[in-house]
Amino acid sequence: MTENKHVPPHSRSQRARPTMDDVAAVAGVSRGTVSRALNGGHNVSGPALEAVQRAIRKTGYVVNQHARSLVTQRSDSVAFILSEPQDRLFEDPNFNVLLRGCTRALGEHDITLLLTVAGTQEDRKRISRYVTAGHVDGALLVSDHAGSPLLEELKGRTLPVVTCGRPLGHEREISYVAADDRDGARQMVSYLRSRGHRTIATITGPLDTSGGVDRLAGYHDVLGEGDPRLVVSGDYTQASGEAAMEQLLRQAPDIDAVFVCSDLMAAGAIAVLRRVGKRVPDDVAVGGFDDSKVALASTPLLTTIRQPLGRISGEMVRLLLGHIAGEPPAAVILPTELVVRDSA
Amino acid sequence: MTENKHVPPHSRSQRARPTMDDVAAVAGVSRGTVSRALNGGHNVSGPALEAVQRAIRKTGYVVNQHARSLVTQRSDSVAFILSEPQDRLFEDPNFNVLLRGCTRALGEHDITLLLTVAGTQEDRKRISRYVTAGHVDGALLVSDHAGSPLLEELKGRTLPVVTCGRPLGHEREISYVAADDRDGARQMVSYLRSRGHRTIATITGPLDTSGGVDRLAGYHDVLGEGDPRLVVSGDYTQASGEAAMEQLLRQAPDIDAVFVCSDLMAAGAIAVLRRVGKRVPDDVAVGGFDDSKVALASTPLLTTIRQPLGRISGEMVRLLLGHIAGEPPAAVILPTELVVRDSA
DNA sequence: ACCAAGACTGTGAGCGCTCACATTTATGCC
DNA sequence: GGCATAAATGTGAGCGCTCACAGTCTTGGT
Repeated sequence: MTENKHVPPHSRSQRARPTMDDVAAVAGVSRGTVSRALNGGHNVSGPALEAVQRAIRKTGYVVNQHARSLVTQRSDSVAFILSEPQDRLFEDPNFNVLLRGCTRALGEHDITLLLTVAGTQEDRKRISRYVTAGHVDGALLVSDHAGSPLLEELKGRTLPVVTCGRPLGHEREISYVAADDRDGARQMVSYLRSRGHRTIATITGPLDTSGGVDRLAGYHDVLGEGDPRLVVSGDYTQASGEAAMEQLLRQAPDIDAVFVCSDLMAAGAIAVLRRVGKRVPDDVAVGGFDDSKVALASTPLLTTIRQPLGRISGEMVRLLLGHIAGEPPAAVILPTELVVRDSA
Repeated sequence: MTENKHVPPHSRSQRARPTMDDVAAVAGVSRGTVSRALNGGHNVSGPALEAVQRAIRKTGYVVNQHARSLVTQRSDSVAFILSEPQDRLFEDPNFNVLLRGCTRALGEHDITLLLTVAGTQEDRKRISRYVTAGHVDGALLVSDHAGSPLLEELKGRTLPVVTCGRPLGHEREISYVAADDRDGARQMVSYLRSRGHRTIATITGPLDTSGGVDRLAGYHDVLGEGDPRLVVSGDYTQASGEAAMEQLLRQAPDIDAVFVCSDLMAAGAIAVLRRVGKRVPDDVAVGGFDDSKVALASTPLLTTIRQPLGRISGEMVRLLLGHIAGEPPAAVILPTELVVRDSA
């Protein structure tokens, strides 16, 4: 007859990982003491703590996060969800800065940041499932367009979420931190006008994002309704900036200034202006937005609006952690600042 | 006297999430049936399945991944670990392509990819802890330098790992997929020589990566030991390509061709050559490596070696999944191909 | 010497799920 | 109609941890 009583109920391919009980046995203490030693070491005697640490080293023990999370209901990680085609991540330097800031701020609380790129519809579904299944304690949502199914989904699940930029249509329910886009736009357009420019065009961001609509609103705040031919939309990429500038030149050849809602698009616009023989800023002044590193890489140096990206990421993390701890949603608006350089 | 027997043992801040038992109760079936309905629906009758789905919708049930993972020992996610300063991720287009390929390949198996950037030493420690704690089923390790503590750590933990590029010093123990760097280098250098160039220099990658040493080895395969002043190292960035080219020009002004081990560095080298008034390819021919999008953005169009990045990511995923399923480590070397354009 | 207060330790229950097995019910075949 | 077989269901154990609680062992004040 075959001996089968010792077959493990769930056979594993690898040799079994040591558990807390193994450590406890080696250390000659109980499971509870090992657990306490692992979690701050309060109420554990010196010798016991040492024995446990030795045993951990000897057995090569690593905590099983799933077991821990099952009882604590925490995973000590949050998702950084980029709801954009992946290329944007690599083209737009803002994401880079934001990501770095969030990683660092989270790191101070010993929380791991998981970057997920939700480019396709299918990705979005998988990620939504992933984060709502308890894998993460919260989510940082970046660059989400109005009407995105992702936000709807997350909102219904009581998962703490903080967005970067105003979540159009959900300002009341979910936390966000944003730069004061509208005021920044006002500053730039006022500056342009104060320098004597009369025909000021604008290349906006996508109008289903807060950055898009708010900066355009700031433009109109200063200039009134104005000529609709002076307003063209882009999607923040350099290529779209070029296309928009070309269209602007076709529609209104007499413009003497243009407020471009991202530095990257501004770089595209400047390239087009140079191509058609217009001097910047002499013939056409160009103002950007972001103060990213492309503002310093452009010739002439870009006059732009500084977004405090470092503070934004810090506030996003603070808000998210607060939210996870049970605080109600909140919004933070951070001031923007005009940086005058050579392009305007 | 106070009534306290019904206080939940672990009080939660949110209202409790529904569990499978709740769903089972609503659907009028048992927990087991709900579980089966969730996992493929085998051996579940039509009416039962429908009842379960209705109950799930009604209760808003979402599976608790930690509980599931605790028993299955699987998390259905893998980490994509970039062991580089974060900027590299944004500068080097190869990462972009690789990441997209892996995401897609993994997606076909319904596995989520988690991107982690291990820029600092501290990040590395946290990530190492994270992945070994069972959060992920395996790891894709990209651009890891020889002697990296991360690889050592992961290797000791029996976590399935696949690296991109030969893991110097660990070729036997851990899986990897790499392009045939050495042969690619041979192809390029042979081509350069066949076109009549006599003084062929090279700008290598970091010599603690397989790409660095193997491409240099290919160079020597064709040219023999050669003049050490014709060899300068970079770190794959454009800036390092410029610096290396300048040094080369100083050390050996008579070079008539240079094999640059990445397209990005080649772009830097071309910029320097143009700056000093040398024509490409007439005065100095330039060969790149990667066939990334910068090869097509450069003027003149870059003659380069194509790495099959799409296949590389596909093979990495295949190997990793095999590894997770219990297969032994394996290595895959993919052929490279000379792409002749205008720069050489 | 005695007892209260504190420090430390061990124990059992239970987090929410899956899986093997036992059990019930439906189906096919002679 | 009876029986083997398969399909569908329910049940209990257990994944590896944390947490509350109940003990045990020190102390020190009187």
